[in-house]
Amino acid sequence: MKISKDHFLQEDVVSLAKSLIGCTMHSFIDGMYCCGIIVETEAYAGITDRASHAYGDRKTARTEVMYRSGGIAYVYFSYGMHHLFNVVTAAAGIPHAVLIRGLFPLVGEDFMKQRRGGKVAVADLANGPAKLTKSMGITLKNNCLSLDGDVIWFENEAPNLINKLVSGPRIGIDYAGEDALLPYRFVGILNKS
DNA sequence: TACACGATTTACT
DNA sequence: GTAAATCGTGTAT
Repeated sequence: MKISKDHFLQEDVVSLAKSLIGCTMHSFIDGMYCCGIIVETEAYAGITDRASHAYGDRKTARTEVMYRSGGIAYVYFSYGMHHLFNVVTAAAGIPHAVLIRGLFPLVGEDFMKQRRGGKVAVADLANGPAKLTKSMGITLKNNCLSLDGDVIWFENEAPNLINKLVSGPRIGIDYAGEDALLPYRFVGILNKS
């Protein structure tokens, strides 16, 4: 079952980030279909979260997407070479988002390997936010993309591979002060690896 | 119009 | 363990 847009409209972005662990993410880009089980996410809680791009109600050309109604993609370009993929959540006007940090490939490993360029272990194909976008073929072109279409989408009838779910502080946001300590990061431990 | 920097990864030392 | 790669965006001229 494809996850509908309604699911992304809830305001509790933290529990939403948690609920995505164990779901599957799918992409059909450039004729290549790939799919993997989501094992790592982070919540970004809008204008009150110093780690969020929308902190302090900073509405700019880039963050405008985050203010839209949930269920669309927010793709962000960072470090001059990486793309990061987020799901915009909550109702219009509330700039919450969930960063998809990692997934375990289930279908299309060969395509993903091809995009990553050469010899990469399956488990390492998408175990990081920038690796994920690269292996799935996601770029800035997919910014604002609706996630209930046939390019990028999520499903909740995923194989039951998650053994354990743990939470902790987010990664790479030391500049966020106190907010850097919030347990907004969720990691699913796979049964087998 | 300039300039500094980042939700990171990879390749070296 | 440390550093280089590399450019769109935000904030300051």
